[in-house]
Amino acid sequence: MSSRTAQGVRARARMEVTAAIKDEARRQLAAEGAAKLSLRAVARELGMVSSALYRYFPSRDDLLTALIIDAYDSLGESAEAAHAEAVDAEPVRRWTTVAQAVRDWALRHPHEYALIYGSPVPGYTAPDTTVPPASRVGLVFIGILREARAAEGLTEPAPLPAELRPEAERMAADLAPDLPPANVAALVACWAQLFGLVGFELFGQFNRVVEDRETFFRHAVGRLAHEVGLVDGQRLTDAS
Amino acid sequence: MSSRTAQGVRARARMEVTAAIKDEARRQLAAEGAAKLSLRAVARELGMVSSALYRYFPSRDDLLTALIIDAYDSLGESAEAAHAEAVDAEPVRRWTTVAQAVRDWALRHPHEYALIYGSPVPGYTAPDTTVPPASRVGLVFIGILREARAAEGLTEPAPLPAELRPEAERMAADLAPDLPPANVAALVACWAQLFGLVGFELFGQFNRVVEDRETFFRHAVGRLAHEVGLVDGQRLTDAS
DNA sequence: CCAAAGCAAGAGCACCGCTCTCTAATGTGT
DNA sequence: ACACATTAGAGAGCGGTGCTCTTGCTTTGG
Repeated sequence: MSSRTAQGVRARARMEVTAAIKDEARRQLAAEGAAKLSLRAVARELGMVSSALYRYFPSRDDLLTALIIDAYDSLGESAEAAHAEAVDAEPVRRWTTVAQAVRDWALRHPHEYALIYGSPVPGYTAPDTTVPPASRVGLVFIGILREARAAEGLTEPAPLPAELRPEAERMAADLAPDLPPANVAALVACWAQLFGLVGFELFGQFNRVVEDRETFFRHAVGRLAHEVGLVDGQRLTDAS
Repeated sequence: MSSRTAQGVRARARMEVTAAIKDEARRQLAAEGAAKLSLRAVARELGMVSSALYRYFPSRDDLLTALIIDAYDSLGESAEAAHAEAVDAEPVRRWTTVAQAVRDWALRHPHEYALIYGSPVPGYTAPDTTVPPASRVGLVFIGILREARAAEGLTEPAPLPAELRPEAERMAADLAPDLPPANVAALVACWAQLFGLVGFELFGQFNRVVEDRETFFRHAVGRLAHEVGLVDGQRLTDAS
C-alpha cells in the first residue's frame, strides 16, 4: 500500500506541477499573447529555475501545444454547453445559440482564440492529439443538422454541381454518412465562414466597418443557418 | 544642381537600403514565418551590423508593419489585376475570379497571409497607414456589386430585419451609398466569410476534412456570390 | 570651408530557449 | 531494511534576440 501511495504521491505531485505550469502559462498567454509567453517567466513566477521546467515540457512549443489542446477543449465545452441548454429550441435557434457561444468564447479569450484559429504557422502540422479536441465544435454542428433532419427540419440545398459531387460524398461518408452530401458540404463551408466572421471581428478587420457587431453577427449567422439547410422557425412550427 | 543631385543621392541611397532591408526581411518571412524574423539576421545577411538597421526602422514591429502594408498592397494588386482581366465577364464570374485570386495569392504567400489575416494580436491596433492598402480587396468587391447593379444584375436579398437596418444603413453610407443597404451588409458578411474559407484551408483546419479544395472553394464562393445578390449567369444573360 | 546632420560600428544590457552537469531526494526490488 | 535506480531541482553556460548608447567617419548644406 505504502508503495502504491508513494507512487500515487509522486504521480500526483507531477500532475500538480504540470497543472501549475499550464495555469501560469495560460495567465501569461491571456495577458500578453503567445509571442510573449516565456518559459523563464513562467518558471520565475512559480519560484523554480527555468531548467527545472524542462522536466515537464520538453520545449516551449510543447507547452504551447498543451495550451492549444486546452483551448480547443475549452471552446468545445462552451459550444457543447450552449447546445445542451438550447436542446428544446428549434434547430435554427440551436445553431445560432452555438454560434454565439463560439463568438462569446472568442471575445472572452482572444489570445487563446488567436492561438488555435490564428496562424498555426504554415509548415507546422498539429500533432494528432489536437484533432479530437479541435473537432468538438464541428461535431456539435453536425449533431444539430442530424437532429433537424430527424425532426424534418432540414432541407436539401440546391443540387450539387457534378464536379463537387465526389468530394461532397467523400466528406459526407467521413463526417456524417447519415446526412445528405449537399448538406454536409454546405455545413463545412458555413463552419469555415462562421470562423471567418469571428476572426474578422476579433482581429480588427471590422474596425472601421462594422459597429453593432452583436447584431451583425446574429444576422449573418442566421443566413448561414439557412444556407446549411435549416428551415427557419415559422416553417418548422408548421411542419411539426 | 550638384546639391540637388547630392541630396537625391543620399535620399536614393536611403531608399535603396530601406528596400534591401525589406526585401531580405520578406525573404526571411517567406522562408521561416513572422516569429522567426530577426533584425540581427537581416542585418547579418546584408553585411551590416544590427544597430545600423535602427536608422531605417525604429523597431522590429515597425519593420513588420512595413511588411504588412506591402502584403496588403500585393494582395490588393492581385485582386485588382484579376478583376481587370475579368472585366468582360458577368458579375458572378468576376466575383469568383477575384475570390480565386485572393485564394491563389494566399497559397502562394502563406506567411504573408498569416501576417495580415492571422493574429494581429488583440491589443495591437494597426496604424492608420495600413487602412488604405487593407481596403483594396474590399473595394474591388464593392466595385463588382456596383457594376452589377448598373447592369441590373444585382438582386436585393431578403428584407433586413428591423434590428439590423440602422447598422446596414450606416455601413452602406460609409462604404457604398449608391448600393442598397441589404446588399452592403451581405457583402461585408461574405467578405469576412470568404477569408474564413481561405484561412481554414491555409491554416490546416481542412486537413482531414476537405480534399479537393480547389473545387470546394469554387463552389462555396459561388454560393457567396448568390448570397451577396449577384444573379447567376443564365439570368443575367436573359436580362441583358 | 566648416558646422551640422546622417550613418555605420562596437560594446553592452537584459532577456530568451535550451543543454549539461551535479546534488539531493524519492521510490523500488531484493 | 538497505542498496540501487530513478527523478526533481539547481546552477552555470552557450548562442541567440531586441534595443540603447557612445564613438568616430562621411556626406551635406550654408
